[in-house]
Parts: sequence; structure tokens; C-alpha cells
Amino acid sequence: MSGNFSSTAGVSSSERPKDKSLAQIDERKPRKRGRKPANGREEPLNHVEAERQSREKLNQWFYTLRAVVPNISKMDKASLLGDAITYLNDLQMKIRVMETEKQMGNSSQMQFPVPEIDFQERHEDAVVRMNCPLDSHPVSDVIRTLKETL
Amino acid sequence: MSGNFSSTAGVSSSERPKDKSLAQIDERKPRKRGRKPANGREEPLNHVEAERQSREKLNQWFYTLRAVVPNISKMDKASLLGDAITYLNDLQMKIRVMETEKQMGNSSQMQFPVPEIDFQERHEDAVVRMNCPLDSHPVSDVIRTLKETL
DNA sequence: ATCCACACGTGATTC
DNA sequence: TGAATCACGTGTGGA
Repeated sequence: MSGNFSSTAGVSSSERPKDKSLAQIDERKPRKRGRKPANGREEPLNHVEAERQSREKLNQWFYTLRAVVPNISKMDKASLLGDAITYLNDLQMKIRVMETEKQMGNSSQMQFPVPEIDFQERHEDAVVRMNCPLDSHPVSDVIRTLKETL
Repeated sequence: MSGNFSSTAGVSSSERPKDKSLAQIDERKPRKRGRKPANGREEPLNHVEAERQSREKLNQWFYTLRAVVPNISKMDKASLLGDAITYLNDLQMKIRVMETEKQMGNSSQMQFPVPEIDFQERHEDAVVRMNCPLDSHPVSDVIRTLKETL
């Protein structure tokens, strides 16, 4: 038979339409000189079944992916993968933006209340603590004004 | 090129009469009526080429997906899809958590300062405004204590 | 040497 | 009518 190399060629050689020398040149590639068992009739059944199962599994994943990705333009497999990748990149970018924004907000909110003043509310009253010269204290002004009035 | 023989594609030899001897329940595939044109000898080449291109495109998407998904357990296609879906769900959940957290923080920070008290800092002093009975005012205690002391 | 995953060609189907 | 996909069976190479 002539065609043992032109079947698929796997990963090494994709397609060679230029090959004319098909006399009996043996392939120097692997030592796969084994003749296919043309007698075994029930052997490929297992293979066929396994392949079918694998295909079904992959299609199941595709179906699941169709469920989780919004805005599916077409039900085509390739387009679905493209949309999924785009959506995934969008999510990643969004998350990064939110994280940095959160970090910025926290830093600006944590940096401010610490150094100068501290306000703490309790059940029926509140406590205000400040670090400043006493004559510039707001309560001092109030007290002084009240004292002068009395 | 000796491409066409029964070794590559086993479909041609004993494939589709219409009923394989299957004793199992088999869903009726709607077989399209119509004889295939067995004379067209130039269109299979185009067909093969188109299919090859489609396969290559899909594989390209797979390769791209491998790049954007972290923690790829195996380079297997099905597992890759599974990991991608898991990762996508994780991202979605993370985004939702962050959004709700953000909303909660904003609401709790906006809801509180409005009704009871208002603290506002200026250049060298601050303003405190409160809504409460005067005898329970913290400043009232201070003033009263000071007045008694004086 | 058995299983697994892949690429390939091809018939069938859909737009 | 063709072009684009899908599903199928098979050959093959790697653990």
C-alpha cells in the first residue's frame, strides 16, 4: 500500500503535496515498522468508544462555558473561546482597578484620622481628643466666652 | 498525490448504510435525504483546506487561553477549559464580593455622619455640631464642672 | 504494551 | 449553491 505516511503526519510534517517519490522509500523517522493488525476486528471498538467519550467531555465543557460567559455573539466554538478570553481579560482588568482603588482609599482614609484628632461616639455622649496648643483649642474659646459672660 | 484510499478515513468503506447493528436505544438522527454528488473531485480539496484552517484557528484560541489562565494543571484541552471556567467563576465571585463590600462601606460611612453629629476640621481649628438635649451635651458637663470649680 | 490525547480527512448539516 | 462547522472514525506518538 502506498499511503502510510500521508495519513496524518502528526506534528512533524503537516502537509507535503510535493511528494512524488512513493516507491518503497522507508521512512527514517521512528521504527514504526509494525504492520497494522488487519485481523483484529474488535480492537478499535475500545478506541472508538474512548474517543467518543473524550469528545463528549470536551463538548460538555464547551456547553458549560457557554453558560458562564455573557454576550455570546454566536454559538460557534471558536467565537465562543474568543469571547470568553475577552471577557476574562475584562474581569482581570476590573479586579485590578478595584484593588488599586481600594488600596488608595484605605491609605488616604487611614492616614488622615491618625495624627491630629480622634472622635469617638458612645451611647449618650462622645469623646473628642486633640493635639494642639491650648489657646487654640475650640473648647477654650467657648469656656472663655462663657466665663466672660457670667 | 495518493491521498485517497480507505486507510485514512474509514468512513468511506463500511460506514453509513443507515443502520448499524446496534441493539441499544439509538436516537434517530435526521438523515438528510439526498444523494451526495460523487462526481465533484475538486471540492474536497477546498473542503480539506477549509477544515484545516478552522482547526488551526481554534487551536490558536486554545493557545491564547492557555496564556491568560493561571494555574494550568495540565496542558490537556479539556482540563484547560475546566480550569478556565473555574478561574472565571472565581473572578466573578471576587468582583461581586468587592462590589458589595464597596457598597456597604459607602453606605455605612454615608449613613452615620448625617443624623447625629458632624465633625469638620479646618486649618487650625475644628467645628463640632450635634443634635441632642443640652443637659446631655459633653461640653455642658465640662462647662458646668468648670463653673463650679471657679 | 495499554491508555490517552491529538490531528487529520471526510460525510452531514446549517446558513 | 458554496462556505463554514460539527461529529465521527482512525493513525499515531507519548507515558
